[in-house]
Amino acid sequence: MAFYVTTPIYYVNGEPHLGHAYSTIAADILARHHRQRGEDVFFLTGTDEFGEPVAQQAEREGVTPRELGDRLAPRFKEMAAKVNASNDFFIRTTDEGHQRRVQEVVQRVYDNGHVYEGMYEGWYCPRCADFKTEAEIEDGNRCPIHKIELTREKEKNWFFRLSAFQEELEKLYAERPSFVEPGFRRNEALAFVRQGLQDVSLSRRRLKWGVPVPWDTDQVIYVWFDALLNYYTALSYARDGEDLTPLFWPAFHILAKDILKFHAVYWPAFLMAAGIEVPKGMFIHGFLLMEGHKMSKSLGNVLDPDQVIEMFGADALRYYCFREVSFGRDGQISPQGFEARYETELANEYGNLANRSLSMIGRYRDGVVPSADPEAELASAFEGVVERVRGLLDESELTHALDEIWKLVRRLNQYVEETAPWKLAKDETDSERLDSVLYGLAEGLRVTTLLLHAYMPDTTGRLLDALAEPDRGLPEFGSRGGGQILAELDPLFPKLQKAQ
RNA sequence: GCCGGAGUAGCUCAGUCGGUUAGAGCAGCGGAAUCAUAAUCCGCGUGUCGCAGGUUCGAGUCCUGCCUCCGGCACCA
Repeated sequence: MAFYVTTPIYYVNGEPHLGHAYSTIAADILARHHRQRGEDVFFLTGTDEFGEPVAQQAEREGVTPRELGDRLAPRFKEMAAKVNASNDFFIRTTDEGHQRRVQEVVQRVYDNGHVYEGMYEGWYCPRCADFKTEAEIEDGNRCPIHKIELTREKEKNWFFRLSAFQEELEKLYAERPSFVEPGFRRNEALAFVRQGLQDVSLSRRRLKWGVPVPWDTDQVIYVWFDALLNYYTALSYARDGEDLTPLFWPAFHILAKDILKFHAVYWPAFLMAAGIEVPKGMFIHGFLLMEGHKMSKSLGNVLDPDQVIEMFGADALRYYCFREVSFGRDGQISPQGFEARYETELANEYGNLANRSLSMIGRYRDGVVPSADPEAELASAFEGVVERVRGLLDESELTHALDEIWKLVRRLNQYVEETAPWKLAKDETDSERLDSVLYGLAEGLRVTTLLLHAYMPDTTGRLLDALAEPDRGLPEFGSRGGGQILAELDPLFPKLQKAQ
């Protein structure tokens, strides 16, 4: 089995923020989970560097677009590393390998007769060197950036015959209901297609910052087509001298709702036109909202992932994002909420569960997990849980899967109270029961922790080491006997000093 | 305007094919315990299930109308 998951490629007209990290973490959790299943996984992220907005941002900063990309791409690369993303490659659309492959695919679409020359007419800003949409034009027919008056211009463009794919797209949605998830996003895409599709321009003549159209080098490919193709092109050159496409294509995409249309409509149509298999599917997530607003620089409500990671660690951030907000929907986040979940759930419930379990095995059994059978009462709480989590993650239900796992954490704390090992330890006749209880705790903790491993790779790794569990695959409750010698473990989620 | 979704406990939400006293987490109040990062566990809810009708033996769950909010509606990263 192979699993290929992608994040959107991030646009280099600004610094990375939590919104980018969110998509990356989501894809990473899926990638790690599929590796736990023993599958061949390829996980891609990267940067989108062509197009008008980058050219403009570069102009504002007095640098070339290339220089802007060279400065910002490493920032996004660092961000991926900081959130502990296990991506197998980092693509930049300025890569030679990408550009070459884009030209090949676009040429194929052209050869297949899905491209024609047309006239694009619209409001043009000479400073931007591009056309403006009706929505962006400011009062007085002015450019929103340069504030100068726009002129009505025409330009010869190459157009992609998107309209020809309406029927095929409808068929795709009908035959593969999970192609776009969650379902309400699929409905949006479907409604959009049913209204009728208009051809879209595939190239820009006046803009120079892009991949040249192979049969007409006076023009560059419209940034969206070059950008989407990253998912396909990366496989062809990510490994020197090896084409991974046959192994990993088609991809599964993670993206936010603002780019649904491009991914759910343009993208599969374009692939069909090129004669390439459409993606396996895609999951569209919502926005993380701070104080009710989308995070944006202009609103000044950006939650800086660097800061959060420095204080709480990457795992805590990874956990919080998918615990607090139901994945797929918009949701509120806040520093207060973050601290509350860190303290009550990570430190008190989970961290302390690990601590007390290890401590009791240390105290009552010299740090060796007893060889015993778990009590049925505890075992039943774990019945079928791995399958449920797998099933939920197959549907990218990151939050629901985490809910399911967290019930185990709570069940284990309950179990400790119910069985009160400290009482059992006082009476020699309860020795056998105590073995059973302590074994159950160690085993339950192991299973729970392996399930959490995709979400919080670092801390769970530390705990698994302490549990003397070398394996990182998906577990089964009761599959491991006792006898392991436990190691010392520092608190997984130390409480912060209360700030004054 | 058109299409779609949502309106359930103070807050965030779950309620599958209509069926027993409508649930969870958080917050709040009370209690137990001491293995543990003073961490945990137990108990406590008089909710017009947006409003008004209707179908049904029976509706949060289906139908109609209305109110409120949100999203999508073509080239916007």
